[in-house]
Amino acid sequence: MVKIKDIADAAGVSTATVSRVLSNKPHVRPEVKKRVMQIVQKMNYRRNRVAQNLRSNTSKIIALIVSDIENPFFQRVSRAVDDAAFEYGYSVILCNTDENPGKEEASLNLLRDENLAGVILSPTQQALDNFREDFDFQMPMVIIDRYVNNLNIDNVIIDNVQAARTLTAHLIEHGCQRIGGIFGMGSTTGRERHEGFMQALKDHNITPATDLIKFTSPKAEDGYNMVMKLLQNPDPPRGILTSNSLLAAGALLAIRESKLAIPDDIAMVSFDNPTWAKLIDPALTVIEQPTYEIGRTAAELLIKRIQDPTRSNRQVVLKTKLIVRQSC
Amino acid sequence: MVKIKDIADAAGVSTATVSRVLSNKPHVRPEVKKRVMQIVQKMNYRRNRVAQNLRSNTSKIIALIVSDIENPFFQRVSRAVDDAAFEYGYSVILCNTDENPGKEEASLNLLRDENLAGVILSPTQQALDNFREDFDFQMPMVIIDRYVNNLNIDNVIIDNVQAARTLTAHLIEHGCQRIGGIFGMGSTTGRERHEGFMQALKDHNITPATDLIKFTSPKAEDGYNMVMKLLQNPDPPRGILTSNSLLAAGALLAIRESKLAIPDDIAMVSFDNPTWAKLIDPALTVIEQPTYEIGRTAAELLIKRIQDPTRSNRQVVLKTKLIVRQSC
DNA sequence: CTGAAAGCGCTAACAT
DNA sequence: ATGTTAGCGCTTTCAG
Repeated sequence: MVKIKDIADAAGVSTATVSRVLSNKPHVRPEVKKRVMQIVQKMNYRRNRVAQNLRSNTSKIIALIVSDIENPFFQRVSRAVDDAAFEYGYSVILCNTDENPGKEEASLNLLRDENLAGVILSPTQQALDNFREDFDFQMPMVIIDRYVNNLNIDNVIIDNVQAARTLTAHLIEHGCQRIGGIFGMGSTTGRERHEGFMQALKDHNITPATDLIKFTSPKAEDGYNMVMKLLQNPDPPRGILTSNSLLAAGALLAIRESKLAIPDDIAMVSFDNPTWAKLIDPALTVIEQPTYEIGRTAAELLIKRIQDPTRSNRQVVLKTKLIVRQSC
Repeated sequence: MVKIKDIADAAGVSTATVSRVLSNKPHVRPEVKKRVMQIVQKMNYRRNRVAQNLRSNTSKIIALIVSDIENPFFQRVSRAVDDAAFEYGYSVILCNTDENPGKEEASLNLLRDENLAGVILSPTQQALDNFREDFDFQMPMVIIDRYVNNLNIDNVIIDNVQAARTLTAHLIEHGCQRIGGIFGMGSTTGRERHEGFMQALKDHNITPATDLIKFTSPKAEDGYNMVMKLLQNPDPPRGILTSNSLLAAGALLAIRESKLAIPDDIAMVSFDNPTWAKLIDPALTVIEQPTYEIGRTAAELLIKRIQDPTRSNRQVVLKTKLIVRQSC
């Protein structure tokens, strides 16, 4: 393994000079710089990042910690973070927590122990609770997807209440009065979407069908089970809203197995716009989140914070879009 | 930041002893060990992995480099790798190459520069070409999903030829004679599936409709475009096979827009079993790969190789399953 | 503009 | 069983 000393010897300069060249620091004669670079090329030298990190206490790696890698939402976000980070010369490592606080803590520890530059996190409720008030994570951090009530942390979210209100209103205006709602449990997201849902009902003077409103783990299987229950209700819903695409997948399966026709027997809308939303028949009416922009914004906020830790914190709220298709 | 010296001082021992305790090395009196551990707890000490890595030249992190994070296949694999790695005390970082050799090289460089323990890779064709014959990556590596013609690298794959043959035979036995095939470009996977496809035609004495057989980038959009072209053929296919789920999604969209009925106007089968395969109507007949097992096997092979680099190499071929639904 | 030398936090010989 | 010491590969003062 060729090291900085080898380059220094070959170039007839000191390791300090080579280091300056590699880091593009000033005070090196262009001629020397050129010679060093040539030797670096020729000897195929690569800087040992571990040593560099240890000595200078810096890293060019950021982490993205998501709660569910199988959720298309996070895939798009991930791609955006990748793209943005690359532009700024950072690498991204992706960790999956499965909404499991244990795994989340393990990932967070990994970051600290490996001395990474910063983290973009969609936190579990447990982590969120830790972030209250005077908490200081000691590392640049941006929270996405979930609202964090702490003025010292950057936050990228959407207006869930408003979006849910719009989506629910659409369901109501389609003619539904008795409406079921399946919301993700364990995150602010689900609760906020529930709140918007309730507001829309109120706007239209509809009494909420509390027996048709459920919170559950945001997975397809749970969506299926919940909707199956709703459909067995003596007075079943005429419309259903799900708070993410995985729940929607489960819900659609349950509706299909129950031989109900969408939208005539039952209307259906959901948050998120996975690729299959327009594949199914009838195509699904959804609220689309600006996933790519969420990722990019988060990455840029994080990198700016890394470069200037004293920078003031901010919360960015991005706009969503109602996409009307045939399911409602 | 509390360091090993602080612990040593507080416990009245040397840093060497603390290091031995932390690494669970022998030759430490149980009593001393206990005392040190208590202080570690109390002072909330965390070992600096960067320093540890630099000094001992070891890491407990492995990387999984996939060609497309939006492909459900790799999501399942990723989860399996995570699970297995965790059991062995390793962390996993995930990198996405988008089938882009540049990004792939950047990821590979990251691993070397950060001195990670090893890598599980689904390589681009370009990387695969480098692995021929006498190549030595200098780092424990397991190749998944794609066949590598190098006896010095561990490899986990499925029998694509056989699986494609089975799937195509199913299409033929359903009554299709004129069959279209859309295969992923730029990987051994697509070519092997194409080969099995051709074999099945030959088995049944069917002349391949060469104008209906296409190679393309394995993305939904390209699947859509290709199938649109096939359907405009004066003698369009009566059945279509796609070599992954993204192509299938595109194909289905094209069929739907063309107002054709599945399976009566046109039958449809695909590789991969994404969650939406049973959501659409009619549900999709597929070859299911043992995704979870692929990931777990790869992780275990890698970790064994890390622990014993002289271990003999092996190729593991896993079985697939035909799942017959209503699309054919 | 360049070099010498110290040292980041830790582990691994080598002593004792 | 434990301590002493050297040094992993690099960056960063501080001199010159």
